[in-house]
Amino acid sequence: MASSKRSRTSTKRLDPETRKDRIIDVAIRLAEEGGFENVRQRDVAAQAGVALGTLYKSFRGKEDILSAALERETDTLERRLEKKPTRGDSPTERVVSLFQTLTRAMCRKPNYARAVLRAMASGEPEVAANVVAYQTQVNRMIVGALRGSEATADEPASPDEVMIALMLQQIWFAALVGWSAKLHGQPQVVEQVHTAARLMLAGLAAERAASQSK
Amino acid sequence: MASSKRSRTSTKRLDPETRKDRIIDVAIRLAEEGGFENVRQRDVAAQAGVALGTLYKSFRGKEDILSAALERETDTLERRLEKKPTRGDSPTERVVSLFQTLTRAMCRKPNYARAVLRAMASGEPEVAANVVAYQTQVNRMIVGALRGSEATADEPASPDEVMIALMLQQIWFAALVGWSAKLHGQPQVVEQVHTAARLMLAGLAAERAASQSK
DNA sequence: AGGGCAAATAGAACGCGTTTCACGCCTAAG
DNA sequence: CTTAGGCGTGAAACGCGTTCTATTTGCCCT
Repeated sequence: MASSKRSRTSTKRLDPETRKDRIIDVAIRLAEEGGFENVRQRDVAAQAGVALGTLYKSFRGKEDILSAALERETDTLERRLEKKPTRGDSPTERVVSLFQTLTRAMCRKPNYARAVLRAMASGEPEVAANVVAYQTQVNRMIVGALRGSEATADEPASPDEVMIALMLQQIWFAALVGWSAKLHGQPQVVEQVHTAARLMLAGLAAERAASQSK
Repeated sequence: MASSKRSRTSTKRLDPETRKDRIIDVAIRLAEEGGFENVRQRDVAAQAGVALGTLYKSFRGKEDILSAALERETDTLERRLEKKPTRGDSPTERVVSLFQTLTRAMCRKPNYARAVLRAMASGEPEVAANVVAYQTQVNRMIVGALRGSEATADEPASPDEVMIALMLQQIWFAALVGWSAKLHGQPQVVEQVHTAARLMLAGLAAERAASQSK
């Protein structure tokens, strides 16, 4: 195991960031192996090589770890998408393609995804910050997909864009919760987002046309 | 099979339905007093006047109780709405008015609402049936609001209606989760549903117009 | 080298969800 | 009236999240 721990000039003490990352790694593995209830804090601490109390100094609870995990993984996904932007001729196509990628990423590790969803939906204010951070990440990606390869995301995102992005995220989240409860499968999740995107973008266009012709 | 339980008016033994209802009553009260974690199964059992084991014979867990509570309350709300159908000139107005009512009903008891949301979003298959039942209830109400006072809900609801209802419900659910995490307030919940309804209905109309003119 | 300090550790402890089990009471059948 | 069986009871037990505490460890400063 190449665990090159580095903290300044010390050989023994662990960098807090390294520690957080190792905890998240373990949590992801345990979550994928057996779902939310398989992520036992004692096990996480033990397998991450820290004491239980130390774990609770890095994270405020189980949901905190799992939502941080989603945030971290979305970070790397976003960086990967930046290099290879989503293809598609229309905003709808591009945004659906993005959500297909996101959905696939979730459904690839279903137990982990379910655990993370549960954490995000717990509604505890402890994780609210992580939820916001995640929403911001995904919003950036959605806006990037709505615009094409043009206009790198430097412009501050119009109110319409923000709104559409928010709505699509809501639909996607709710669809994932339904998927998590086994009410439907991965294709339905994408399909629901697709329908919503199609209708809302058409609605937006129609409204714009109406206000212009007036 | 639905017979031969207890037969008549006994004075001591409790009708299972009565028992369930009393448990739900207590759970609602405790939830509103202190949220999800204030609903302690031991307390629920004690205050409902049953033993813990008996409680677990009626409900499979905490989430089961809370989701059943939502189902029951929505039942009564639906009956109340049937007598006094939603007012409004356009489908959008009516459906928004319906969601305003629903949202108010939730936000009136915020701690209870948060607890219920957490239960519904837990993603445990134990509560999936309750989730489906609830969705069906709300779907009925939405379809009823989409149509006006005309055509009582006897017609089997067109695919478009079902889809729109599903989408709006998703938006509403996700918005409530955000409200639950204190990311925004009650007005934003209604506003988000309003925006979604406006856009999607406009989109639907636009699509219909496009396919006709073709 | 040694003292002081902050952080980490091991492990106990507490609360609560859930399960289990032996016992007693009520109802129904004989 | 007697008896059998099911239902509810009460309490104990188990697992896990979270907190707490006494003790140790590593680092810096003098």
